[in-house]
Amino acid sequence: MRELRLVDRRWRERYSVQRLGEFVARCRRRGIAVTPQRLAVIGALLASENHPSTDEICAAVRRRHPHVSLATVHRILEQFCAVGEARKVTLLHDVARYDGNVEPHHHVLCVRCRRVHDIEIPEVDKLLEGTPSLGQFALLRCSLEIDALCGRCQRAGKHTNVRTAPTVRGET
Amino acid sequence: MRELRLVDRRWRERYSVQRLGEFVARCRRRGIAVTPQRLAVIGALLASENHPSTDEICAAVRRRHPHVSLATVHRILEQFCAVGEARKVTLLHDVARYDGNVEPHHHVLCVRCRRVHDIEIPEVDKLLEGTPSLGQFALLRCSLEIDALCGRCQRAGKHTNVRTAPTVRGET
DNA sequence: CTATCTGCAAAAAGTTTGCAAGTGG
DNA sequence: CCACTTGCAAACTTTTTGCAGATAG
Repeated sequence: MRELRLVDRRWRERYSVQRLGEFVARCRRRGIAVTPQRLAVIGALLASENHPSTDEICAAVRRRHPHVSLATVHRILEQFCAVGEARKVTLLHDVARYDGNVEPHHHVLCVRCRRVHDIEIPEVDKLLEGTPSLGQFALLRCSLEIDALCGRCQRAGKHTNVRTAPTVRGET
Repeated sequence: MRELRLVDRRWRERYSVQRLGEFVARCRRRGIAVTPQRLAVIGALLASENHPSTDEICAAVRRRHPHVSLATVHRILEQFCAVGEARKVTLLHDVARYDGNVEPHHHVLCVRCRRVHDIEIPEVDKLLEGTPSLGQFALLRCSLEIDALCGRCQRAGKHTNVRTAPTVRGET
């Protein structure tokens, strides 16, 4: 586990150029229209090094297309995630959730019903022990999020669209 | 990396009892008042296996104290996190954020200004290769979030209270 | 007794949606 | 042309805040 290294700017730049180059082709293939708005959004997203929020993307886009609406940016970003053109960093984003377990541990998350289960992985905890800092960052702690499908949701298939856990409120 | 194992119910129960037992003492030591609301919130939090939202905690609390306000539950939970009595699972929660890099990678997050930097850790990517499922969960992918302090925020100290990144909008 | 805490209601902040008008292919 | 997109404004959802009254220590 030596050699932790931040992804550097150069790599990101090359990556962006490449992704941008094939963007139109991928859209055509998937049958989604190539609009100026979408081009501007993917451009801003790839140009940013800061994992931007909808607001930030919108601000960047508006420098060239001042008329673009925030709602549109929301729609486009969610669509991009749906077709694998982007990734939402904040998966469990809609509501704040808390954990009474303050020991170091990690999480298995059902991406469909959003239930979260604790898991211990000492190997991962040890990962940072020899690495107090990384580039400009002083490391504090880490937490592995494992995206998964829980048993219930595997059986349920893709029909039912659940955004909130099949509330088992009796349990708390 | 054999032996991935979910934290089991038994462990959680023992842990809860222990934490609950020392809760009052810890509050006294920290000089924060022990109110029925706080006792109810810590109780509900520790009893839940589901990493509950404010709403869920509030619902649980209200079964015994029907008058308790949602705003109070919010305040209490945030305070618990501040004093290490709980942990917010959804750290980057306030706004949705997107990433144009769809390759497998991980994130270093400044807990103060909330800037996020990409990092590649193949060891972690490999972690799940031999483990297609865990208990009831079918594993899909994983992402390590490393909490850190960026250079700027280390220098800035704790005075200035930043919740949003020191916006470098020129960059996008 | 007093600094802290809580409930309520109103304000903020972020996201989603309905609909009429616009446009890519 | 026409189905898909977009802008706008309104609706929603979640979280925060101001303030008067309650309460822990």
